[in-house]
Amino acid sequence: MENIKIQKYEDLLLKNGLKRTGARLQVLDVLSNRNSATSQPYLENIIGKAIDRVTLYRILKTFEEKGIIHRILDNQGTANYAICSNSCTAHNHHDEHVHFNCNNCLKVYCLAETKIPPLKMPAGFEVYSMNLIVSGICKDCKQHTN
Amino acid sequence: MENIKIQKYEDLLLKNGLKRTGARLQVLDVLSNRNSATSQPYLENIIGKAIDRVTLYRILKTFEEKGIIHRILDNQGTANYAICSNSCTAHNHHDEHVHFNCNNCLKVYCLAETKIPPLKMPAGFEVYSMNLIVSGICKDCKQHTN
DNA sequence: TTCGTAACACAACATTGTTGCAATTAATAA
DNA sequence: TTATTAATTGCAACAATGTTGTGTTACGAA
Ligand SMILES: [Mn+2]
Ligand SMILES: [Mn+2]
Ligand SMILES: [Zn+2]
Ligand SMILES: [Zn+2]
Repeated sequence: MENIKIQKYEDLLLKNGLKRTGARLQVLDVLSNRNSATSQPYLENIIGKAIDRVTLYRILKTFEEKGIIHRILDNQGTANYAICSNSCTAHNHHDEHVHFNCNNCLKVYCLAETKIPPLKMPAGFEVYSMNLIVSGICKDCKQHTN
Repeated sequence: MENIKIQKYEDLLLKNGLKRTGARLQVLDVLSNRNSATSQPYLENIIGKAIDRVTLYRILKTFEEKGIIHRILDNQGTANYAICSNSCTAHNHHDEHVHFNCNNCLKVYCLAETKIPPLKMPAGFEVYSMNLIVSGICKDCKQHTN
């Protein structure tokens, strides 16, 4: 882990009133260095030897509550996690972007620029939030299968 | 179970090349008589004494593959099942309607009339299907908490 | 009626996530 | 620096959901 990055992670933890621990830094580092969301099984695979499974779950829950990361359930119901935009706070997530779930590599991508279009709902339903998951084949998989 | 309904279920099974069994009729009956999607835990609760748990899972999987029912994962990752529109077939589901997940009663509603609006995706992603889940408070819960 | 296959039940297992509690450690004050 | 304390962690035990394998049962066609 590079010093510049560690500094960034420490700031993030400090800002949210969380203690600086090795486990938390590791989780932030893994999530930060990937170009797609990270699944819970993947996380457990790569840092599950160093960090207790339960601790990992608790870190993820804490981060989500603080608005540091957001959770995306893919089409198999697997939990995937991605760093939030820095405008997210404990009680206000701003991640209402579309997510893409590749049927081939199973990765989940945050399409940060693609917002969920407005919708007219039937009467009587009060809308709080929306989750749109698009399925198909991702850029990478399309190239590799050509 | 009324005879008229049983007849309908039998036709559905026959049409899809599935044997008429008590377990399958029961599942179809439960799913048909509810105004919202039915969760796996609920199904297991009410028919889990009569039907083996594994059998229930296999029936649900078969029905989904045949296009008899579709599965909706709610915000907790719980599987919910609803009867398909009768235009659905084994290889072509036509259930691209919006689903509503109530934060209070946790029910999942099929909003059959509400279609997912078109979306312009970033280049490189090939879209096969879309899933939009709207969260909030449902009609019933709003009334009962007034 | 017989026969082959589809459907079933039961046991065993895997994965994902939770809870309680004791031990450790990071942040702060003395 | 050392002491204090609340937050964090690790471990054990458990619950829920879903899968796989295998032997048995029962439909439906011949
Ligand atoms: Mn995202
Ligand atoms: Mn539906
Ligand atoms: Zn892919
Ligand atoms: Zn409700």
